[in-house]
Amino acid sequence: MPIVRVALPVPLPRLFDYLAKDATPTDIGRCVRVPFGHGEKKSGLILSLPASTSIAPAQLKSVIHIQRDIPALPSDWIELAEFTARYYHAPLGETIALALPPGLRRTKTVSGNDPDPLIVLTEAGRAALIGHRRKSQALALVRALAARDETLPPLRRDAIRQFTTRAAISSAFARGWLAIHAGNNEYLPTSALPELTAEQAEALAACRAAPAGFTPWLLAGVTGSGKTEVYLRLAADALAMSRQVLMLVPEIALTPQLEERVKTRFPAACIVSLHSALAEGARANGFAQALSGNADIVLGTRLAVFTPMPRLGLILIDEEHDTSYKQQEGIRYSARDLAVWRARQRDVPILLGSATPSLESWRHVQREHYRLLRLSTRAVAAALPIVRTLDTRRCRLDEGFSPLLQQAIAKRLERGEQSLVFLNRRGYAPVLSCPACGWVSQCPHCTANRVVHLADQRLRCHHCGADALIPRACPVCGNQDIRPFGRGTQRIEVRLAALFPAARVLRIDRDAARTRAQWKNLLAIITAGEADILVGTQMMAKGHDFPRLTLVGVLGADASLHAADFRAPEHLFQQLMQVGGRAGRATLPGEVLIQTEYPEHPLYCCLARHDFDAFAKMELDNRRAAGFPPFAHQAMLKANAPKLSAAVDFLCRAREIATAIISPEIRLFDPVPMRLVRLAQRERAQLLIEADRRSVLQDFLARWLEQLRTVKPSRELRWQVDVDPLEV
DNA sequence: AGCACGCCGACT
DNA sequence: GTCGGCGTGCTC
Repeated sequence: MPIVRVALPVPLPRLFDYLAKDATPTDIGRCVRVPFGHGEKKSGLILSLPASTSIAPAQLKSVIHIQRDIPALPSDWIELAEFTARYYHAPLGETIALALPPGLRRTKTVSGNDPDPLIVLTEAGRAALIGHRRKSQALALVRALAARDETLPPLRRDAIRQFTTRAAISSAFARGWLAIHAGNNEYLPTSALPELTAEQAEALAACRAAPAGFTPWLLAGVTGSGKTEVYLRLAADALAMSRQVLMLVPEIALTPQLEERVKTRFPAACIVSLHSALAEGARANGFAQALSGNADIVLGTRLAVFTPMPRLGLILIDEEHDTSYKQQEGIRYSARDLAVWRARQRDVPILLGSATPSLESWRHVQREHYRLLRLSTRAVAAALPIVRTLDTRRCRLDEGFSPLLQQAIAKRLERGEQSLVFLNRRGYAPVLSCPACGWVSQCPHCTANRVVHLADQRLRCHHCGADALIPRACPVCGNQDIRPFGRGTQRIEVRLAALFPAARVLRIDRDAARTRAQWKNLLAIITAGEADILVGTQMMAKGHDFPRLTLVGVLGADASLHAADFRAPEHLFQQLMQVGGRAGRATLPGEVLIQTEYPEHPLYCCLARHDFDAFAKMELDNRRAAGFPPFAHQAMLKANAPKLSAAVDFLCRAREIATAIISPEIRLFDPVPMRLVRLAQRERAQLLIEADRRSVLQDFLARWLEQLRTVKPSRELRWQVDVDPLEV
């Protein structure tokens, strides 16, 4: 009787063997339903058919059902899951549960057929591409389409050509014969593509000239330089060769424009969009479409990195520096890093794009692991915005506004242009406090203050969501004169409305754009020119073009200038560059004014010169001197419990175990309470581990965590490991 | 993670 | 006399 080895969604670092009377090796990669424990049933994935098992025969149970309606997950997909589990030190069963959409076993699909891909072009200027069909089928199809479209010249068999090399496809493109798409019966005439800038053309030429196979590219392109157009051209190349494209974006909900653009460019392609907000069925369906080879383009957030793609030909990572590619709970994977691994595994090119690359990626360029492509001029605007600092030490601020910033806004109002005031703090004020007794609006569950939300009269903790009505008087001493301190977007909005009574002020933050519908509505108002002054958090910074926006005023940037996190300057630079890029697209010149007490700070100086290279060099020098990533590799052991002492005790115990197996190349730090010690009624501490070489760190972690899993801490304690943590 | 088994306090 | 607390141990 065959035995199947199954990965199950349990937090145990092992697999489970079952009997399966009709199982064959073709069932490897298939979903399976099995009995588990005391009368429970679970769904898992078959990973192998071992010849024998060490489990006693009496203990072996039989599978309930092998799901054969869906194609099996291919071996490269299983390898990706195995790598993820190994690298992030998570149980394989849990990793597979993370990578598989929850509703998959209820999905049915037609199984994928994959005869040789075929590319067909008709007469010059008129072209069709039909993938996955035999030549005779393709001919019949093109004829049928031609009959429907009178503008198409009559077809002869010899008018149809098959292209098999990349060079031939490229030349067909260059001559304007648009090869359209692989996968369904659509036919479209050639449509006009936007003209490329010299730099775009150069970048594309470099990619196309590279030998096929794995090449990681870093596309460093200033905001508005047309990175997306490069993505789309490369995607078209891949589609023309009947290959699938995986495109990752930080947050799909924030970028409906991109999704539209991809759909418009490839109207006949099967485009699947995948993100966590999707209903279970839709997500499973998209996954199955990709798995069967039916989907041509998978556009998704970090979870989409696990989409099986049998014809994968290209991976695109937009805004590769964005931290939302790193999962921040459970299995803390980086979709960007996994995507690079996957590109190598599948031997396909990968393009990482950003105006402000992560220093990790930038370092890869320096070490010639990645190849650099640059777009330094804007495709859609005359020039980069002028960036200046406003010295707030020398002026009196009105609710945070310097006179110069007020004047600049007034000038835009006169000219009928839009201004954006950027402040990365939502709410009315970060704290409510009683001047008489010193009471502050502390969160009962967290080491944080509850934020005043005046618009809906609530005090809200931004960490745990704790929410209460704003008290009329101090809850401790009864003083009625309690006051909000500090400023958030709501307060700025109120002040702007008072300063500029004739202006239409619009606030854009997570509170104002809670749903996708609200967000789209706000975008529509801005685009229609029905707002004069925008107040926004980093939501505003993400890729949107507002043609009449010519001024960006930045408030409160200094706060992250001296933050404890060594990545704070990098993130500040990225954020300011991104939000500054909102100013002056189209034909109107843009201006960025940064209010600061450190107008000479090198970060701002680099920003004013639009000099990412100089900033990166400076920051990498700092990192090298301090021994921080990317010059060291880190992992963080995190523990939380109701009492901090329990978390620290566990980490101390873990540290003792570590010292017994440590190698001299490993640097083991002391357990420390986290900066936000208490979160949602749990107190947290962490222990940092560092090594110069990744493999050394990985080997150590494997040995250490194996032992750590055998210690039984108190029931209330939770722990986890974060490989390549973003926050230290 | 679930879920059962298993021994000690206040209740119909 | 039982319902139920969560400690411990197991899951092919």
